Amino acid sequence: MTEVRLTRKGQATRDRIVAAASELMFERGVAGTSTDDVRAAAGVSTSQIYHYFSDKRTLVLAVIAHQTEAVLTTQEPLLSTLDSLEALRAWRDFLVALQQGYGCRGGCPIGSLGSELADVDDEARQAVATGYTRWETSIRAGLHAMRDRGDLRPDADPDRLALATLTALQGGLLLTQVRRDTVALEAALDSMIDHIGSFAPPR
Amino acid sequence: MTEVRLTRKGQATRDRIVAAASELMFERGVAGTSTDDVRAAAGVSTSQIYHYFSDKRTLVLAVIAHQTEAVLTTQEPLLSTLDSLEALRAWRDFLVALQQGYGCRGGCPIGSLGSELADVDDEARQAVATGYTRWETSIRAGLHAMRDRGDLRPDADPDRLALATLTALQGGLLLTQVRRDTVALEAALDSMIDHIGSFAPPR
DNA sequence: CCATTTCTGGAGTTGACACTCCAAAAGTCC
DNA sequence: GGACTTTTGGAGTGTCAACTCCAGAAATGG
Repeated sequence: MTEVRLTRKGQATRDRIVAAASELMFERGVAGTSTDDVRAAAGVSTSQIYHYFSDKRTLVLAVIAHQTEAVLTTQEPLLSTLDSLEALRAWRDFLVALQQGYGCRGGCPIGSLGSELADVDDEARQAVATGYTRWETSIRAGLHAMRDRGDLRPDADPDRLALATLTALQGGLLLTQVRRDTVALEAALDSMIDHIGSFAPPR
Repeated sequence: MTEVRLTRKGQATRDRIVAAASELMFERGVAGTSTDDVRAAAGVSTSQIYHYFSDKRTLVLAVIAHQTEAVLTTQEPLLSTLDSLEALRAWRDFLVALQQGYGCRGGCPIGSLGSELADVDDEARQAVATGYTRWETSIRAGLHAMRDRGDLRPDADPDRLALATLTALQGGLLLTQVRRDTVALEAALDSMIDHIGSFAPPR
């Protein structure tokens, strides 16, 4: 783990490579993206890729990290305040719209990488798992807030509900990609949100 | 679509190729499986693969069809009687145990293919979508039976619940694969089953 | 049992892709 | 402004994978 110094320019080039690789791998998968594709898209020369990354595997790990940040950043305003049914529904609407914006292509930027790499590169698998954990943690925080505030009964299990929600979301993104249609995503998230709502205290 | 005659022996060889390819692609993905790997695993020669399949793409389509049958067959006794909460729970337990039997590897035999191919081969995407539809239809039938019988209130929407259940399952399989742990699958299915249970009529 | 079709073995071709190498240009820092 | 490091260009290399070809062996069917 020798840290190598990067100049500002170097950092910029590195970023451009990761960004280009992320986009291509999102569209065509890791195996479907050659280093030469990345080279062309990033507008760099062959040697630059190998100057910043020891091999393609390492680049892929950087892509996973980059996509994790991107996913969390994109949802940020919503994700940090998922502490009411209305907020959950707004988040759901946001995700559905986002997928439609992509023409229902690509699936989950993290999940697709996970599916492709999990059984093939253990370090990549763990990196994706870490990304999921961060995502899950955000959802969890909102549900805990709801329970603490009394919007959910004490017997609600925020951790398990958060995990189930993330899971439903992942399934929804996969089915959206395969069917080119967001109904599955909608149905899954709606069901989960209704289920969370069923833990509201009697009034 | 010229149908070519196959002798019994020819059919057997073809089947062996598809079976070997299915297993390898389940473990390492489509891109991670070379035709030569398949050749070796099936114990055939190069020309045999290209005698039965015009190219790798076509073989992959056969693999998708094969895995769809396999998935439905494996779950068959349970799948055709998913018409009570107990049956749903037994099915859930079966799926969880199945994943554990695989060491939480591989994910969904159909879903993994879908994720890898959806944006890259439209025919493959549609084939996977068809597989999902058949799966969904089975789940749907059970829920309809429950509603018709009065185990679910008339306002329950079996179609939407079935879709949400399949979606939760898919997400659960993906997370199982990435985290090497079935908790997500359990949480997602349990939540969905509880949600279905919430449509039970008052008594 | 012969003509025809299907099946099989394996060597060969072609292209793509991950990665190397080296020399020069640009940037950094005292 | 000079010694050093970082960055860049691009030609080159070796491997591997998809697919072709052809000739011979087995099966089929009248």
